[in-house]
Amino acid sequence: MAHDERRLEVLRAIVQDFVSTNDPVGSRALADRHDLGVSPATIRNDMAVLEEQGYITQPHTSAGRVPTDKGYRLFVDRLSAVKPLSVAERRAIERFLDGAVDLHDVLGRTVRLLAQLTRQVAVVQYPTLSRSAVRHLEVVQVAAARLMLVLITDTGRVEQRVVDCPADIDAGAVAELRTLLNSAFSGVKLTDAGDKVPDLLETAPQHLRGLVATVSSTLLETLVEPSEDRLVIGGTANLARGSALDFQGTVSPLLEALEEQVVVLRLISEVDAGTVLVRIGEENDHEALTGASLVTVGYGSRDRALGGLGIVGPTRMDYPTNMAAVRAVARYVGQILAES
Amino acid sequence: MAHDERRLEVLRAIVQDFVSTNDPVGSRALADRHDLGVSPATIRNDMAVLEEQGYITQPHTSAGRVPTDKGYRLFVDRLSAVKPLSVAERRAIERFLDGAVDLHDVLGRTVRLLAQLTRQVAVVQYPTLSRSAVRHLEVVQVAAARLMLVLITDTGRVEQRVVDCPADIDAGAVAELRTLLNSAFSGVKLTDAGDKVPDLLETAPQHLRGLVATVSSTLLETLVEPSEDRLVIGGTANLARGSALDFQGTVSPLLEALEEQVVVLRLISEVDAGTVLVRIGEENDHEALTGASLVTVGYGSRDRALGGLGIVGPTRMDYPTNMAAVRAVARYVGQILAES
DNA sequence: GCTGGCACTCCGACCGTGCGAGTGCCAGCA
DNA sequence: TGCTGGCACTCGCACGGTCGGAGTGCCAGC
Repeated sequence: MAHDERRLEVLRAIVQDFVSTNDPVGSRALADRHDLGVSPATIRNDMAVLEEQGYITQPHTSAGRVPTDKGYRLFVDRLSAVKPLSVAERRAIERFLDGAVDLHDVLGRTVRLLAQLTRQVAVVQYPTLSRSAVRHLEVVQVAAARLMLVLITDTGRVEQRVVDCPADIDAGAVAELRTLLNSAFSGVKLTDAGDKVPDLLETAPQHLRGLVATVSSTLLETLVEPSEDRLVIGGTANLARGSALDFQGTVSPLLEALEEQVVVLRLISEVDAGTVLVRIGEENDHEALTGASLVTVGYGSRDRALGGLGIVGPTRMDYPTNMAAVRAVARYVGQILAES
Repeated sequence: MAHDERRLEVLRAIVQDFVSTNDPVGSRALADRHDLGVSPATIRNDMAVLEEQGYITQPHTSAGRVPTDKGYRLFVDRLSAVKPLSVAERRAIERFLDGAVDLHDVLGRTVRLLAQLTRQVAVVQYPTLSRSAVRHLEVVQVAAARLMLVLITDTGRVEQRVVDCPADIDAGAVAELRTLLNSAFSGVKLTDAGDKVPDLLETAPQHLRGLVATVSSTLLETLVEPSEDRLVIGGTANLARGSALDFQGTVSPLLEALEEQVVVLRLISEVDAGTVLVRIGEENDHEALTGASLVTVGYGSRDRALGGLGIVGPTRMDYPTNMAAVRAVARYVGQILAES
């Protein structure tokens, strides 16, 4: 029916205007700024219906309309096309990420880039250990009876643990241990590594058994524990800047949630590469996030998502543009990490 | 003269009251809450003098007085004793920092702890590379013609760089290179390491020369470049919480400066271990920081500061308590890092 | 089913007032 | 000489009332 068609068009216009002006939008303004081909009065009728259906709402009786979370959802799902980035933007992304010297640097640049591009808070997850494999295991003797284990993953992450040993260790044993560990674990996925530790204990040469036993518990912890999944956050100044109004005055619960990391981490890791995921306002379980929207996507190669990245902002955000930015940045990051 | 004595006492009372209430403090309130032994009228005279000297000011004609930066400075220098932490607090610090698994974890916990203790933004610098020495250099072959250098410092920092080589490398050469590098650099301070590279080129066995040459430029960069000094920041929610008033409405310039890192980094690295440094408001050159105060101190052993840590907050902060917290945390962190 | 017109609602800006907190000054007193 | 109580004055701010404008819902007409 042509009615429904136009009503959706009205909703789209409302979302667009509200996002750009931050003012509740009235029927006259809509008719002026968009070519809807009908008069304000007709728009008013459509708006009444949209309100009844829960897509928009009015803050006060005689104010204009504002999209609800449900309205944004419909907009994102059916009314918007992901806006392609300009050539200049693409080039900026490339320039910005080029020349990064290590993983830390790549992710640091990524988060700054994303924050700058979207003017929102940007969040980037380190490549999950659980999806990485061992590239190299290094054993360094830092004291007579103390070793440092260094794990280097194929995604470039480096994790370290210090192990205290009951007795002094000689350098030869350290070298043997290193060889042993690497031949056992090199190329093994971290999720599978746990199972290999018992084997290792049995097959290790007699004189290394003790050492291996001591080291293995720490090893297990380093290899298997996927807990320590890190997050880089940037662009928090964007929160404080304009959005004070969007978050009923105070942004501090949101900042706290971001620093807490665990909540965002859970949300951001539920992604797969290529599909941009949008969570709007109340769709987020966590209380501090009910006023916010998340736009996330996985990065990595097509068949393997290394981690997630995305942005956090007010529900009143420019979804098409932000989705495009998030997707583009993720693609470049995936590319760069694949190369290194 | 007893006059001056009392006037300073009045200043101290003003600072204390203003810090705890955030209201300009008047002569009556002062007389009520403090045992100054004189009447409000007398206090008013003292206040007039203090104002003339620039230690306090009144926002409007008929409001109470508020300390100026100069007033805080005097307070910090002469009117306050660093408040010792309670036993509970000391124990909390210990508990909080214990059980950290690696450097990243230690600093992460430190920044959270400091933020929680002071209710301000906390800042912790990674141990400066320029003051660290090489503990171990690891060379990992990640592809036929690509090596990864991993530097482990005696302070537990791990830095990595990828090196592209013009030709494929065989595993034996990698092992030799590793031995060569470690015998050359182990225990060498990073500041001295640069000078050793040319030596290394000359003394290296013939068949390794090419490889060493390729690697050395990256090595130099990793070893010498002190640029990449990292910063961990936490507790930004504390900024958004109460301090909106303290920073004339918006905290976003401050947040931006914090994310920029470079400014804060410069300030925080000008410290030596043990002496708490306080910078108040206008004393900070950088514009975004003129409304803020920094309390910083170096951490590390007595004779060697590894890096700095501290807090950033409104000039209206509880200096004695915060100075105590910063100092105590730095001491514990130094201890922990010395052990590992 | 769309449109123009109209009455109605209600928020928010504006303004004027009064109160209270705080000051500066002065005369008196130890 | 220095402290004190008293007093007149200033000024910001909270309060309350008013007004205008934007926006709506509804209705009659096309």
